Amino acid sequence: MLNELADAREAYNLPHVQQEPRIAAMQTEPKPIEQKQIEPSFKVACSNCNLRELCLPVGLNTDEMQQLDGMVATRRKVKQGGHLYSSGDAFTTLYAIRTGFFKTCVVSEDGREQVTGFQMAGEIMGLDGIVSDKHNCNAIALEDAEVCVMPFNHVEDLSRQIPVLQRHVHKIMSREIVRENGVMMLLANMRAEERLAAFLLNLLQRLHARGYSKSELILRMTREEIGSYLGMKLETVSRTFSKFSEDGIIEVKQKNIRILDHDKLKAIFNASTC
Amino acid sequence: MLNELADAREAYNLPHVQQEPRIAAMQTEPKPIEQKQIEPSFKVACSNCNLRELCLPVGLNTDEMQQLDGMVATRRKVKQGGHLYSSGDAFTTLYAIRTGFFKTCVVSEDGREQVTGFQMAGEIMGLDGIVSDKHNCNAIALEDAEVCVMPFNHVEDLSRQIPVLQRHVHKIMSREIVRENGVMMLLANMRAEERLAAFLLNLLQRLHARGYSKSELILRMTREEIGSYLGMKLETVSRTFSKFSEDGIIEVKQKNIRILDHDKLKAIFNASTC
DNA sequence: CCGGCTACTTGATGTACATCAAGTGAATCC
DNA sequence: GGATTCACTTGATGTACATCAAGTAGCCGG
Repeated sequence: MLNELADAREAYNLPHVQQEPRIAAMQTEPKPIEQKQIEPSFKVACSNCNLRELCLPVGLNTDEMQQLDGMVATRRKVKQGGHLYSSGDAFTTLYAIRTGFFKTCVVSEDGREQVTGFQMAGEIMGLDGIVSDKHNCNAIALEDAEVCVMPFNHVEDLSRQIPVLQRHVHKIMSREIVRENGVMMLLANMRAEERLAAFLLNLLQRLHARGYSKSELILRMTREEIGSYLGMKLETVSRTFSKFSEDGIIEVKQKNIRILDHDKLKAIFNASTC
Repeated sequence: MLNELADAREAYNLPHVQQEPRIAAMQTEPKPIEQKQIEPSFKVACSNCNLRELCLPVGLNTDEMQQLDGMVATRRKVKQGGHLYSSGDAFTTLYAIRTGFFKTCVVSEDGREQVTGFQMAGEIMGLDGIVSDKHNCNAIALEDAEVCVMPFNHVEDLSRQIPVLQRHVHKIMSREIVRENGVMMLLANMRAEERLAAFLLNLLQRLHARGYSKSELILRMTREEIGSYLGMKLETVSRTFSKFSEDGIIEVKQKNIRILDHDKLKAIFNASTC
């Protein structure tokens, strides 16, 4: 059930992406790379994009690929801390993350905030807005980011013409439903150590699918945001990191995490017995 | 954020369904009505279905409606306790519930079960299967039920021809994503009383949208299933019911619940303060 | 370089809920 | 119709995590 957490490749239905040092560097580099301005002459085009294996269906012919190039209306940059969209905003477009890292969170009437997910390059944001034509959560950049803006009408038009794209859109939404099922399991049934192990493994796998190391990662979010996502307090997150560190499973240096014993982490994630 | 829990009409984007005594009776009747066999001559047809306002988009012309009549390949009955589908089954079709009540649940490797939702008439099941072409959870009937079988290929074909249907399918999936966001908030942030209040209010609203009373309901699931869904143990569910009962908020007689003070229930749901 | 801030860590104490255990009451089955 | 079972209730006790509190470390602006 938590396959999604246990095998990113299957869950995300991705081909293995070859290691791309330029991208890989971004994760280990403390500062986000300064995004060079896109010259007006250089048209935004999915067919050229090195992330297309993450965003787009595989098996498109060149004709269809050309049609798809029109899907992205424009790109948009969001500064760290900035909102890509906010709860209540009119929904008109989906977004594909090109660079950067986001969180989505819902806020209850009485002000409690719940982080519902963390999103990285190649992932699609905004699906929550479809049902009521307005966004249902806040999407906030955790580092300087750039997204592809895909007007939803346009996505739907193209979906009607390209069945492979139609299926792809459905899969993306279904994947999100299945992911959230996994999170529900995590929140309802797991103890703190299992939750944090699951969280780390999930991040590692998704980063690995993007060409990053399997044994190292930089957390883009605070302990509090991790805690919100995992249903625990920031102190407990901190203590659990310390515990893992004492047990020689990981090495924690601020937001830099090095995985020393991947198997033990998996064992904790699977363990119901203490 | 928990608007979904607080206002079923908005969340489900439904027109008010007029009270239908025949259906309403089903909720208060302990035994499910014996389903009369459909004569071969009586073709399954969405256009005749009294639940179409729940399943289908509004604003279809008669032409489109006729096309849609082909969407449901057949109907299928499921006995109480029976599986509509199981985790791992090949995914080929979606299901629309005609009568009865279901739960969906995921099971982790170590056997822990997590109820991810309860579904009632007019709701669509099976969306979890799209992403990987196999089902990702178990769908189990909590009472004798009948569903409309809608081959997904067929749904996609029709979606390409009928934009209103396409949008509708997208909304249904988005609604599920938003619902699960609400459950995440509930599991991560709320205390037992708030959870149960939210659960009851949500059930009441969905039942109300189907013509049932706002002040009475029959729980189709056990305390344990409620507990699993809400991330608490059955004893805690039971105690919380007793507490509500002592406080004069509800009257509990087995699975029959009568709401005595709807406002107080809402207040508990909203309260962060104790 | 210093002062203040934010993010994090670590310890002491409290508590909501889980767990364990022993009922009760309605439904089912020979 | 009495025995069995299952779902539920209620009480006593335990515990994982929250809360409260007091630090420390890295970072930013001046």
